Amino acid sequence: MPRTIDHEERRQRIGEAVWRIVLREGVGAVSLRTVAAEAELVLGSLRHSFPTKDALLAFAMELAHERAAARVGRHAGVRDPWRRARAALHEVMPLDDERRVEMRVHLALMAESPAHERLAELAGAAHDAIRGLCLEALTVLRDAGLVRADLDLRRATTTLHALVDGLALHAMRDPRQRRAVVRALDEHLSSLR
Amino acid sequence: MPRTIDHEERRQRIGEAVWRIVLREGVGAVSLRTVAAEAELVLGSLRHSFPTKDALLAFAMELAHERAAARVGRHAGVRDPWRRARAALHEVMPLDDERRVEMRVHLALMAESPAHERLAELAGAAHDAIRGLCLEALTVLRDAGLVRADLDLRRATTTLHALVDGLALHAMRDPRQRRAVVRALDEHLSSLR
DNA sequence: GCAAACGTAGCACAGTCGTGCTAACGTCAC
DNA sequence: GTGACGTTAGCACGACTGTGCTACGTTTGC
Repeated sequence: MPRTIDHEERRQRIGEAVWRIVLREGVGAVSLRTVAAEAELVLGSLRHSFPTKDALLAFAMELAHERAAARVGRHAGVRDPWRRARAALHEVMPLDDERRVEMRVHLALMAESPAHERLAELAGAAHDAIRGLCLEALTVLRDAGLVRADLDLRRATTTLHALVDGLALHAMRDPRQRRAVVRALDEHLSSLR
Repeated sequence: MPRTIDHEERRQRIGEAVWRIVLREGVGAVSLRTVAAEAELVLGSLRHSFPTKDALLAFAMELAHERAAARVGRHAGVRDPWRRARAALHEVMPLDDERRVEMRVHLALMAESPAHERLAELAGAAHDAIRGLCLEALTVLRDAGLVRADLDLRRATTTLHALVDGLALHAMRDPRQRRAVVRALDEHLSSLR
């Protein structure tokens, strides 16, 4: 066998190279060659991990979702319902640069989804996951008596989900809005008492 | 002089051709040649109206914003404050196919803005315009006594703006959500009484 | 009729793209 | 050592890109 290479680690490094290009120059600048250069790889090596561009783009989006999902999962053990709900929702909003990159990549690749069916699937799955997160947060809060017991969970989820996505959009656009975004979310959750 | 051509009308026709391509195949498929074909023009003619690709993309985004702004302006005369606020906000949400295209184009070109400074400017202006719309709606409602007089307008605007953008995102993704989106907005505005 | 002006058509160039393909390299099992 | 094979390197092709540029038609004012 040849020199032992950690494929998964390399794939992630390549995925992050895609992110950086998307962030810095837009999706239009993503090509196998520019990504290879960004990851300090030769075209041949890159294509060993990702034979086609479609596979590369899909993985870059998947990676962003996985990272976010992993962060959300890390708060599963938090006891206090209020803190748990807040922490989970904060993880899908671009409150630091890491999350900001994920958000931009998600949006940029979503815009390309008409051309790449897999991207549309992934974007849909992410949408559903975030909606699920909102529903779960509201359920937890209701069971803990922290929001009105007669709250229509379905409708409240629709609103919370839209608010989270909208606030995320604004925090992505302007990092200075981060504190205002957190406050707006807190106010909304409080208003459901 | 040669045959008389309505330039503005032609530019708009070309802009709409860009929209259709963005919608159908993503921004990545937008090139001077594909746009010319979509607008049933020859490359040379297209380039008479838009010499460079940057100019073309910027105009396509501008056109979407202008159309939306024009629709919003059409409700300026509505007397009933509640109806006027609702109508204005509805115009920036993709509640029909026309508005849906505008929204997709806006998002797709926003994703390209790292590469094209002008697109970032336009996206920023649109963002501010929608925020202004939200603030105005809330002001009108407050002056009419339809929302709490002690409402913190700044904060309420942040929340309303995020909600509108988030709901817009969801209506764009899935047109079946349109009614739920309208209802969620109504519920939110009602909750400010 | 003539010339000027405007619009259309399209060639040409240098560059980049995705991808098929082959050749060399490095490391392990035996 | 020797063979096997995962990995790296990179050439080559046809297609497509944005843009500079020229030539041609067509219509108008005189």
